[in-house]
Amino acid sequence: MAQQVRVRFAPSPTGPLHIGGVRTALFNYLFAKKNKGVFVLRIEDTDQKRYVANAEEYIKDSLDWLNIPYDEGPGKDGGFGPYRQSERKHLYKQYADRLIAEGKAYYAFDTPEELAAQRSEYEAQKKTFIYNWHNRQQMVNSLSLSETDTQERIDRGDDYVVRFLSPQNETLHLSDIIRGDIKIDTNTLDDKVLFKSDGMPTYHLANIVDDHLMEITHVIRGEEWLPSLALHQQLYDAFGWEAPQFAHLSLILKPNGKGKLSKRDGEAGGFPVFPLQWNAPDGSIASGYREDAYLPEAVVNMLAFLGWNPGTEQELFSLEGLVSTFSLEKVNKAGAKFDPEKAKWFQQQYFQQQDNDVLTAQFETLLKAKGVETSLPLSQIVAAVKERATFVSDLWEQASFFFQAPAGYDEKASKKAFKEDTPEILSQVVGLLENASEFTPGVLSNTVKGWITSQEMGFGKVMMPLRLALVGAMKGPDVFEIASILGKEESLQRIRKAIETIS
RNA sequence: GGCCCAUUCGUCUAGUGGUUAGGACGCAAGGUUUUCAUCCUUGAAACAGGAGUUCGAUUCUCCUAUGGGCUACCA
Repeated sequence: MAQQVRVRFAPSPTGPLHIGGVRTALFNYLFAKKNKGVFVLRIEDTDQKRYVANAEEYIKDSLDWLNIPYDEGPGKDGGFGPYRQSERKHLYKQYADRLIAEGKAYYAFDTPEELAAQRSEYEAQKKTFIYNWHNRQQMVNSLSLSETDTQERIDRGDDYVVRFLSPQNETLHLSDIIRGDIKIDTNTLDDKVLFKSDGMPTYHLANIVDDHLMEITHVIRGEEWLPSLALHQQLYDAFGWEAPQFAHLSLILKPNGKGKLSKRDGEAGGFPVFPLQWNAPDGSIASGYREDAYLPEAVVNMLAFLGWNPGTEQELFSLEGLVSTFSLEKVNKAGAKFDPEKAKWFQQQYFQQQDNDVLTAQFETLLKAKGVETSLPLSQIVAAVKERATFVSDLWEQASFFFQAPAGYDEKASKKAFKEDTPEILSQVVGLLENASEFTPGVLSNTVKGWITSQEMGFGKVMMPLRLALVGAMKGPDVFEIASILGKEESLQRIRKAIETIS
């Protein structure tokens, strides 16, 4: 029996989760569920300087809205908690100490200022500053200092960090589910800081310790972590722990231009890059898919297809469908440019699948917000207009004429539709409608069309003015359906108004 | 600069040592709708370049180019 699959999504609460992060969470979720495993949410808040108050709540709300719930996480202990690194603070130091005791890490006393100075000095000479075998003896650390000197500095309370002692002249063989084998020359590696002078671990240490303690079997994370894989693998080896399997997801790129997708791209392109609206502490507001009225299913489907596909021609998948079809092997290696148009297409597909009753209720809310009072049959209106809409808000644009009689007539269309004999024709139509046996689309259509045929008149001479009279423009559902919904009284009134206007 | 990763229509992608290189978005044309949208049909549109391996490379290898990521006591 194989070990149970456990994956984690480990964001740091430094701001709103953007759709790249959401996709990472989604892929973790899909992989976990596909393998009947556990999806863990871990909050990586080791950097106190960058902590943002509402960010954790935002992350939870986002996952909640998208319907990708975590099995374990803050507030949902599965026996591996706590799930915030700040609450696990006490755990990490012993592991750093262990590495030092075993000679696999060392104390370093260089101040940030000294390091910065060295860096800029190297840079001025167009050389690369790396803190490792080639210069660690020239730096201030427990390797270059005597044992007593080191102890003295620690005893008197000097700030220090713990650095990993990266080996010289070794070739590391790393493996990634998506990318295959990667070889790294350890001579190019830094002696990374594992433990900071503020008493907190860095991401690298906390990450490895927590993944081990939480028995994570697969680490699915963004490509930005690929360069750290060498360090992480070495850390597992140093502790004598079995490393999880890794899968690094390519990044989501700007729709056009260079670089990864950012908040600015959304603002410039008029599309959200966040699942939920984000009200930043500085008062600025970034739009979200939820507030822009996207359906969560559409967002999930769209995100899943950014860098992954099932290898078939099917594109529409429910969450359950994604779970059963998903595999990491089918994840693409290359970064994917985000396409807001395709996102809209997914939304349209799911919008059309929405239940009419649900849409009617939302439409009613929308009307109330606009202060529209009406006795018209809303569900009929929604049904008539739905296929022209992608968002609930489109419903209003498509159906507003039901509630507001045309104040004028589209100029271009009226030039084409309104002729000298139009008032006379419309008057005849009024007569027909008044005497119609029933005010239903079928009856009205038969009545009027039959009359047109009997008069040997062009259809356009009647239908176009009639539509303009009722709608005000050349758009919308079938004219007789509109008339039927509007009712006899209102329909006749609108036609008479048109006769009056053009006479 | 150094290290790492990537490269099929404009975009997301399928695909194989021999294919008319397939689909989707978007775009264009036609049809349906006597309107518009939907819908249907059709079309234009791609293997980054150069070597090599091979009877044959889009597919395998190398180089170049381009793009991306990392290069913090951030994650």
